[in-house]
Amino acid sequence: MRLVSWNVNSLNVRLPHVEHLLDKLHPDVLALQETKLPDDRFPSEAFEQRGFQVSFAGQKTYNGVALISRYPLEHVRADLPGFNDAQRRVLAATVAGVRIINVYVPNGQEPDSEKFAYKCRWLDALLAFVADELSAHDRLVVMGDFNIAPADMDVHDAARWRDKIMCTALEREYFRRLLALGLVDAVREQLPEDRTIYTWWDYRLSAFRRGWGLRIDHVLLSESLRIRAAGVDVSYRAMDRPSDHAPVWVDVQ
Amino acid sequence: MRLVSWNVNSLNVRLPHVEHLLDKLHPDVLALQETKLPDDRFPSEAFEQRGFQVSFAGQKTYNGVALISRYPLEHVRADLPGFNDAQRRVLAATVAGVRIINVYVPNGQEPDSEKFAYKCRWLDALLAFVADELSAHDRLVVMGDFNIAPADMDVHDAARWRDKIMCTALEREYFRRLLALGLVDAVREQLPEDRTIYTWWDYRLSAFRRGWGLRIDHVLLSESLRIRAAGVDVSYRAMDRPSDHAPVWVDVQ
DNA sequence: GAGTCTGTAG
DNA sequence: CTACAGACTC
Repeated sequence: MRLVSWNVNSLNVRLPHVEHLLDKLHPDVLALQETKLPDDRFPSEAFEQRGFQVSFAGQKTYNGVALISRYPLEHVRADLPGFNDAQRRVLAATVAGVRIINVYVPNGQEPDSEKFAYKCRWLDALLAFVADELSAHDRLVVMGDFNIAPADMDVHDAARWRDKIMCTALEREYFRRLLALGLVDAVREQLPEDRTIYTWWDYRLSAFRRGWGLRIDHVLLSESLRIRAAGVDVSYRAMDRPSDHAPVWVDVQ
Repeated sequence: MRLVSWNVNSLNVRLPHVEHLLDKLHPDVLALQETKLPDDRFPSEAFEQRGFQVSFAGQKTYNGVALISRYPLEHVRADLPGFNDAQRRVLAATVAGVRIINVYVPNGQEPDSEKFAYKCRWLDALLAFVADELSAHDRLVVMGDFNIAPADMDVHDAARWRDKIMCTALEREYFRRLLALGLVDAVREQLPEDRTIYTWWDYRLSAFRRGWGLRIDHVLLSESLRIRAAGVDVSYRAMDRPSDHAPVWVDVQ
């Protein structure tokens, strides 16, 4: 089973890129973040024509998540329990016996800001939700845009990013607590320890051309799922009108 | 000598179309309207690379006129005498002994509006300017977007447009007074009397596809200039991302 | 309907 | 730098 996660930064603009990905990577489950589309504008037909099922939780200009799946999407939920919020940032569904949780973690803007506090509260609620889901689902995946670079290894220039958003000790602590629930960071697990790999490059300052990336998109697997291969398809960041994120893929058994 | 006038509705967006026109129509003088560019963003190099001289009077979001010429642009002026106005709507220059006046006449919004009154005042000032220039220049051209359809013949549906902006008796009277100074409407002169031809089609309601056009862009020639041929190149209205106007061309001797 | 600006977000 | 909304103009 191939899992792919991609922050598309507007599905409206990126639909051709996503269709290209379906043809190239043949995902069984594709988790999208930042669709930026209200539900009545979601391009379901594009996916259904290709034999996929779709589920989405969208809003107008911001956020928005979707699941595209070759198999039925069951027990769908689009919120974090006990976290009252209009922002569409989570979408969970069961696919072929695997519980999939698609997340678009808040960016946080900068440490000390109200948005950073919101990010922390959101992650608290996510931790509780994932812990709860793990108690019910042996086979479980949390994937998406976490807006957290788990270690200095995941940042092109750790000194420059120290204590910056996505790299603070507090955010990394949240990421560790997530793994401590019994999850494995598939890409990090699969690649050699000294191999740097990034999933996001700022649009500004020609960050991609200069190799200024961060690894902030992740696929986390419960221990009963075996990883066969994993990677990041950087070619999508090099295309015309690209998203600022590249898709992450994992083959599981 | 080939003269071309085109309202490009943003030179920023339409530069590729304009370059295409230079290669296809080989104008000696190209008058552009609605460049919508401040002078520090005018793409002079694109024209100079091809051996043209440029002169422009631009502003930020609205209006803006330019002259692109194979021959030197002399005695340039970018205002109407006695008409104090920040809007960049006129650019006059002498090219190879021919006085060229490039105009972007105000649209006027709707009759009775303050903008219509402005259009009339602007046309008063234009009449005085052209009369004055004619006394000094035997060979003279006034070309541009006049925002006036001179006769019912120049409107796809005269009944529907009666007393609408661009078709009011008052605006047509201004146009007649301009001709009465000693100018000839080159395209009307050159084409058979019963031949309809348009230069502008609204972006809305698929006006171009339906043939709902108006002839509001004109090239007016003093009587000492002989017309050899004239026309409207409608193909530019059918291109991708078109301007809502098509270019008008006239060959003079 | 297409364009540009300002403002917001990442 | 890219994307969107909302206001403006034509």
